[in-house]
Amino acid sequence: MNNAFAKRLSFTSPLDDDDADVIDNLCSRDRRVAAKRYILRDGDQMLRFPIMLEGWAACYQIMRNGSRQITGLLLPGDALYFDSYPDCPAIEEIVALCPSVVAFASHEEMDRAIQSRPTIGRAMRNYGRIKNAVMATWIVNVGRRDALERMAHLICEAFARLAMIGEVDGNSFHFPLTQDDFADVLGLTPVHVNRKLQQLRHEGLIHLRSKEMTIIDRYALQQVAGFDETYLRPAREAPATEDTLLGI
Amino acid sequence: MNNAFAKRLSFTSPLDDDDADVIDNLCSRDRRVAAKRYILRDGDQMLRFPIMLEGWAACYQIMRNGSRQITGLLLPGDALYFDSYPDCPAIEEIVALCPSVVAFASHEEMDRAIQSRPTIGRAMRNYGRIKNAVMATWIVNVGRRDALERMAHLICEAFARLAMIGEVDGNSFHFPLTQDDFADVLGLTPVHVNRKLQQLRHEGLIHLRSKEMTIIDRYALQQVAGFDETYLRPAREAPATEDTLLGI
DNA sequence: GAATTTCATTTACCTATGCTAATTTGGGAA
DNA sequence: TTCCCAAATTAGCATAGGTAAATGAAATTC
Repeated sequence: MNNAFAKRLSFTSPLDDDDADVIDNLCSRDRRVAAKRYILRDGDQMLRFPIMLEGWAACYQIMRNGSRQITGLLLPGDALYFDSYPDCPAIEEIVALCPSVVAFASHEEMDRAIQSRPTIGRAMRNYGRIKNAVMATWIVNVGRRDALERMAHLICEAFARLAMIGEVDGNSFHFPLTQDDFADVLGLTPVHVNRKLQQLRHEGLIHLRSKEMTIIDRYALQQVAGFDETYLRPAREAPATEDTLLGI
Repeated sequence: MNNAFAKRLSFTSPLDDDDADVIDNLCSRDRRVAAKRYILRDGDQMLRFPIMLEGWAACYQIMRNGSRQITGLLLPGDALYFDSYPDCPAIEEIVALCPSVVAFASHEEMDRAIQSRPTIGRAMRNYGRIKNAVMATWIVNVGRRDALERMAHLICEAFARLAMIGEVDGNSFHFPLTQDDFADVLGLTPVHVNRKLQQLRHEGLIHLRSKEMTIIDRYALQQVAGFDETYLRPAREAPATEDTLLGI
């Protein structure tokens, strides 16, 4: 299984080879996107929905004064299915944060995949649930964690999410955010991101250089963050009846 | 159509009487919940999912130091379908903020409703999309809006959401949050909520007394908030113009 | 209707983070 | 290799919002 989306889904609930093939076909129409290029513009009709196959992208909103808030990070294997609707204009923009490969899948094909393959339906439903949990956690981050905790939490989350699709190498992973991007994820200023990044370094928790992040002391980092990975975990093995599939 | 959930869904895409009946049946198992009582506890198995029929509830997380962040407000007609998964433990808690009526619907029945009635499926999908948009907007609120803007934005959002189900009376509506609750929604302290609430009052934008909120100058309030209701709107509507403002 | 609890309000003081602006670093382009 | 530009770093000052503690005003309860 090479397809990142299939890997991501199969992490939430098991997929067989046929499922993986179906997913792979969904992703057949893909495109290379350079860093800083738009994957989706505000107001675009979402006739198709994006699936990240390689690279990172950010979903964001721009304020009147020009400041930006990133509302979600799309890592390899992430898709915008539930956030989009055929013929509905997008209300957020998405940019590639590094050179990426993005598939543009059709809603119809996905709907058909979900309906014809209950395991895919279950996996998608569960994937959607986890995405919601991630968003809720981001609200908690900006609302109630201070800058250091917030930063530590995001690093833990990124690690956990990348680990699901095998994109970590020990405790290291590719982390393409600039400090400006990082600030827009955390709701901070770039200057403050710099300060707190150094604090994490000085405290011996992480190492970050030329977009390569190494978590030196994972336990300590999770302690700082108050990170509990439960929210990212798949559902317990559900009694897989025909009825529990997401038939939308 | 009396069922709040049916009203809410039919706002996102039209439902006929039969659809409404199906929805109504889904809600047959309902329960009265007193203010401050749990609707869902952390770790509960979500064999059923809650639907608000009357009253307000809050979805929240508690931090190590005891502080709380509310990650979503459940208004009449709101449901936790996509955030839940049969047999999966809840990771957030939900409390009633005022005396409420909550239906507990079964996943199986809902799945069947979605499958047998395409209009319900479409409405649910669209409802889920809007809920995601609301969450994203909350991230933007806490991340990039200052206290006053944030507060104004939430009031605008509450008004718009209540208007969808006909729970506003002119520019007034029931607003049961205490200042402590409000603080936990906005990621502020109760003291600061008090300060900013008074500012909104002194500037002649709102009136709030014994849980009754009146928006005195809606346009000005939206200006302060930088509120753009587009994200709450159903799919497939004409592009935003002055007169399509929620049709209110 | 007195007692009690919950909410709202106010004040004074404090700190985490923002803001501005200058300087340095480093990785790619030529 | 050199240059160049985006990114990172540093410093000094400014402020929005936090903290703590006390008081007043409404609701609830008995």
